[in-house]
Amino acid sequence: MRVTSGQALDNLLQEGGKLAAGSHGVDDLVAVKLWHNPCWLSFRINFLALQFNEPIYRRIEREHGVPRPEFVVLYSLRLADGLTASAICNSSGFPKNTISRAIQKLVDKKIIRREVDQADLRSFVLYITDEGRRIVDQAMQPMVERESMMVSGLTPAEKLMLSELLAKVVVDSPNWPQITNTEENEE
Amino acid sequence: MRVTSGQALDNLLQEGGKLAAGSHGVDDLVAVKLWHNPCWLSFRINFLALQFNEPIYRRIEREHGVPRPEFVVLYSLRLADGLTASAICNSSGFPKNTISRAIQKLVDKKIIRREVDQADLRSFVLYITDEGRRIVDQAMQPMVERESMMVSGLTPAEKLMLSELLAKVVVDSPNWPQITNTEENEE
DNA sequence: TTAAATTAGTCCCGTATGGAACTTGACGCT
DNA sequence: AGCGTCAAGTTCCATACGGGACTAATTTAA
Repeated sequence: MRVTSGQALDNLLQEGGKLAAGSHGVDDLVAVKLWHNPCWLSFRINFLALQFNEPIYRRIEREHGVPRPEFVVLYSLRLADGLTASAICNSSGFPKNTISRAIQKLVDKKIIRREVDQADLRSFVLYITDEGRRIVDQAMQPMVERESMMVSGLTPAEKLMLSELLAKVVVDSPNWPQITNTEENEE
Repeated sequence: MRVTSGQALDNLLQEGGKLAAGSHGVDDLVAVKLWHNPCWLSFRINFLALQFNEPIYRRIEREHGVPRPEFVVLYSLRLADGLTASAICNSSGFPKNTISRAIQKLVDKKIIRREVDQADLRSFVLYITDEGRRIVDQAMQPMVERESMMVSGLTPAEKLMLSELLAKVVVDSPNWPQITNTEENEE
C-alpha cells in the first residue's frame, strides 16, 4: 500500500493542472509531455526556460550587441557590483572559460572594469561602468515585461505561491548530492 | 495607489520564500539573484533547469553515448511513437537542423527507424526501436530520481501545487505574443 | 492547371562553446 | 622556509550549434 500511494502521488504530479486546462490550443506533443510524462518537473521547467530565454537573449544581442554570456556577467554585476569571475560562474552555471571570455570582451568594450584583488592576487574584482548600467537597465525592461506576460494567466496569489515554491527548491539545492561518476573505478 | 499596490506585489514576488528560507547555505550571489532581482521567475527557472540538465545529460551521454538533442528525439518518441521531425522541434524548442542531425545519427545507429509519410511525401514518420526503448527506459530512471530529489524538500501538497502552477503557465503559452522585431522597417 | 506561397527537411559554414591542459598565486603542513 | 595541493583565470582546440540558403512536396488562389 505504501507503493500504491507513492504511485498515486506520482500520477497526480504528472497530471497536475490537467483538469483545469481543458484542451486550450496547446500543441499535441506538448500536451503529452505535460500530462503523460514521468519527468513532469523537468519538462515544465525546461519548456518555460526556453520560452523565456530564446526570444529575450536574441533581442538583447540584436539591440545591444551583447550575447548571453556577456549579459549574464553584466546582469550579475548590476545586482552586486564588485564580483569576481568565479562567483559569477557559480551562480550562473556557465563554465569558467566561457565567463572568462565574456569578461574580456566586456573589458575591451569598456562596459566593465577589472582590478586585481589585493587580497588575492590571482583573482580580479569586476566593476560595471555607467555604460554597462545603462545597457542592463534598458535590456531589463523587456525581460520584466516578458516575465510578467508569462505569468499573466495566474492570479496574484498564484504568482506568489509559484515564486515561493521555486525559491524553496532553489534554496534546497546545496543539499542535493553530486551526480556520482559511476565509472570512476575503471582503472 | 494603483501603482503602489502593483509595486508592492512585485516586491512580494521577488522576495517570495525569503522568510521561510533563513540563511541556509545558499551561495551569496544566488541569494541576491533570488531576492533582489526584478526577474524573479527567469532566474528561478533557469537556475533549476541548469541544475537538472547539466548533470543528467552529461550522464546520459557518458552511459549511452547519446547527446542531448538525440535524447530529446528519443524521449519524444518514447512518449508518442510515430512522430515527425517538426513535431519534435515544436515541442522541444530545438532548431530543426539540430533535430535533423540528431535523427540522422539515431537512424545510423539503428536506434530509430524512419519511413516516408505516405500522406505527405516531404516528411518522415519516426519510430523508436526496441534498442531505443531500452535506452530511454534505462536513462529515465536517474532523471526521475533527480527530479524527485530536487523537490524532496516540498510536501506532497506543495509538489502538486508547483506542478499545477507550472502546467498552467505552459498551457497559457500559445497566447503569448511573439517578440516583435522592432527593426523590421529598416529598408 | 499553373503560378505563388508555405512547409518538411537537409546542407553549408562561420562561430560560440566547453573540456582539458596550463599558469600563476595562495594556503596548509612539517 | 620549502613542498604539495588547491583555486582563479586563461589558452588551446575539436566540435556541436544554429542561422540562412536550398530542394522538394504541398497547399492556396486565380
